[in-house]
Amino acid sequence: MISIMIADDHQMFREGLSVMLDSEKDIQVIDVVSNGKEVIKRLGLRTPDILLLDIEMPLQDGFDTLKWIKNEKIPTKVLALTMHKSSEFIKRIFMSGASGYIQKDMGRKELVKAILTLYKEGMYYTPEISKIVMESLKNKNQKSQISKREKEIIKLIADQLTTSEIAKRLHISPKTVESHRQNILLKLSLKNTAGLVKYAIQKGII
Amino acid sequence: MISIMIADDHQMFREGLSVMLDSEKDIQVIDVVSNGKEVIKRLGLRTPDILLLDIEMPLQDGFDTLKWIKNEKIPTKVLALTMHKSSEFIKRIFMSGASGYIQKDMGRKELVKAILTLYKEGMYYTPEISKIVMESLKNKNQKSQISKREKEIIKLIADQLTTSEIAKRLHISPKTVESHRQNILLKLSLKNTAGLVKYAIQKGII
DNA sequence: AACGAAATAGTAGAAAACTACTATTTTATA
DNA sequence: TATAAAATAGTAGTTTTCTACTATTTCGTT
Repeated sequence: MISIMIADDHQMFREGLSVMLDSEKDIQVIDVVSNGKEVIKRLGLRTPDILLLDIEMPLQDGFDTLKWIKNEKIPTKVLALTMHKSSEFIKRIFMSGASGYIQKDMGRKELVKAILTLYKEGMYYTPEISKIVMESLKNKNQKSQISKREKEIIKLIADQLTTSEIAKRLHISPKTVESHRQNILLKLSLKNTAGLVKYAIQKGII
Repeated sequence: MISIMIADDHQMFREGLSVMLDSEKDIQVIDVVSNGKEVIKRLGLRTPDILLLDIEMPLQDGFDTLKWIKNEKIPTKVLALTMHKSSEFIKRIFMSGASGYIQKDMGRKELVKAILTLYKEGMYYTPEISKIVMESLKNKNQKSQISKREKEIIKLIADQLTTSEIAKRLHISPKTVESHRQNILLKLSLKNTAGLVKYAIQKGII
């Protein structure tokens, strides 16, 4: 019997999943929570074999939760659930300590297979996922991480502030803001503000 | 016994929902599909009492599907499922012919209640929803609808095309594109491209 | 303490976006 | 078939963003 904890911010999703998995003979759902903070609270009480963890959650997202689990050396294996499949996202998930990754739009069969594989072999990923990761490693320039300050500026840009308005708000020179703006576009291989805002929203930076 | 069809693009979600609802004594899930086109195909064969329709779907979204059902005078009542709760979105859903609206992050109890209420009374919405709609009607200037062409242009802007590139793509004058751009900003009370892209993504225009 | 990354700030010029108008043609529909 | 909304296109000037550089200071990590 494999014990499972489910963490997802959408009640309908986590309840549906819970009922579905409980009807599997080898699986028992022992806990269902709605955010990362709760995961941490519950993991202090009992440690399931596997945690199905939605990455995009309010209060405390999946990445922070993963890091905490890694730090505390909790033996629970984490199967990350998400809708994204960008290489950045996937790499971040595994680097944060997940043992498996599955997209939310996979079906019951795949999910059960993922859980069983993860339980038996300690790891789960599809060939597609490993391909994405490998290829991204190949043509990697390493330095594509967006800094804290850059994120701050991205948010203000998306809030419709101009360069000079941002400068005033942050008490820095407009030239500095301009430098950040250019660095961001360069790092993310974007052409303009429109692309920047789209990227930022879709990757969850904002 | 209430017969239900489920339409959602995420396999895991629709399967979980299906198992969950099937375990309810008054409910029977008779069909589960993944996009709007399939809904139309299946509704030609049999008409469930209620269709649980995800609004954000690829191929053909919920709005188009709703309009089709309305046009064809199919007796199936539609309960719209979505994560958004902007007044624009909700109004659009009901105007397109939905008989009920429920957020995806509601729980099993609420969902079952919504289905039963919709079946018995032909309509379902929470007081919160009606409040949002009513208040938006109050301070409404009516003319804030984005046209088809404007949407087309918004999409191209978000794809990082410049005004002149858009003009070439659509075989119109750059001045026309510029006019559209200005009209869009005016209609939506936005200040610049950044705000436009953010708005468009968050309201589901893109 | 040394290193690299991040944050800061500058010059200068080109390109694009924005403001503020007017005005004609096309299209949908009451 | 009027009428309104949408799509088209223009002039003219301003502001903002983008490109392409260089360069110093601050900060976190090894």
